[in-house]
Amino acid sequence: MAQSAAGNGKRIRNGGSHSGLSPVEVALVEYFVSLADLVGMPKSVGEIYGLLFSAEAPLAMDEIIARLGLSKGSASQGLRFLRDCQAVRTVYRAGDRRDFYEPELGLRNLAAGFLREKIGPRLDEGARKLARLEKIVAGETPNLRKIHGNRIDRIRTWQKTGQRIIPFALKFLKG
Amino acid sequence: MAQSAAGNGKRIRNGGSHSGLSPVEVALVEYFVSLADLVGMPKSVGEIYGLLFSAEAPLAMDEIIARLGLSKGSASQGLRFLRDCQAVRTVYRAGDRRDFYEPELGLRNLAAGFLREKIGPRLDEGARKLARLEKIVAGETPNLRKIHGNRIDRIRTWQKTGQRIIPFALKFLKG
DNA sequence: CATTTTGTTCAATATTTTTTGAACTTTGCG
DNA sequence: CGCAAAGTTCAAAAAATATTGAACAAAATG
Repeated sequence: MAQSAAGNGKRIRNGGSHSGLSPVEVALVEYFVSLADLVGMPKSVGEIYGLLFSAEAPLAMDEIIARLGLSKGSASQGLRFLRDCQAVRTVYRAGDRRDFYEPELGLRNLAAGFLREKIGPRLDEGARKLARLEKIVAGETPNLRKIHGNRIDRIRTWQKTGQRIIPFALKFLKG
Repeated sequence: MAQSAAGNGKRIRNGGSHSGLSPVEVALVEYFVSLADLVGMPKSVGEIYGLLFSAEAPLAMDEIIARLGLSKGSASQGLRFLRDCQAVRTVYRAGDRRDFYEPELGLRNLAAGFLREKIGPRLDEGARKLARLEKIVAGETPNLRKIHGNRIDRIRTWQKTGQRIIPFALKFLKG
């Protein structure tokens, strides 16, 4: 059992919620917690990514649990989500059964994963709702159809603009 | 009291949650509710905007309350938020004390208001957190400083890219 | 200026979302 | 295989968020 934990500097050991983390780690975790909140993800996901981001070496789930003081369940689910988004990668370590995690640092990859996992499905759902809407309007009297058709065209224009903007933004992040 | 309500077509009058709305109105409200959810706003805000979007004529708050079946409080707060974002405008009607509301339909204006009200403040907060972080790192030993400085530079790069992308995206929405 | 209509505020309540932890599954090892 | 370590799942509890409605304030009306 030679897992020792990536030893960076002095740790704080008070009773606070981030005991065992250095001041920089605390500040980084906080930063990513507020970022997670901004994009509508649970705090625990921000905490995990923040810890991995500040760590010198990849961490295993039990280390993450110990250092952040969260439950196995949250850690497992949070890591799964981050893996799904490719915001973290697993790293294999000889002679250790555990999976070790390291963060993806490329903004483009982070954004792409997030868009794919979180935004994409919602956009698809929106497209389905719009299709349903169009069907309802098509079944109306000519008079109503004209009025409602106008508004629906507006949404369709929005949808198209949105679809064009995404690959564009990603390309922007490339360089 | 000649407010009569913008009379578009047949209404459904069942006991459902959107009684008093036509099928198209229901579908549009649903569309905007899911959009509201996507961007992290309360359902009621999506309902209100959706109703105004589907309405032929501007609506007053009491009409919104009656047709969506929500409380005065929600309606008042929701309309305030939409007004702050300039997602709705008030329209004056001679001989009527109430404010009437109509929706902003331009995607660019909608996005700009949302960014200003919802995203901007968060980004500012992020910038403050980053500054605090840099101060902490500056006070560390040279050894630690080197390690942490690296990661912080990475965030700073992200921040800069993000700042460049926003006006760019808005310009994209212009056309 | 008293009254009524319109709109706001905010503490209490309801709803939704997140977290927990114990039971369960899977995997590697001798 | 049998055991132990690693990781997942999900129902229940906790925390966060949104909604309600009654009390309040502002503004027009007569």
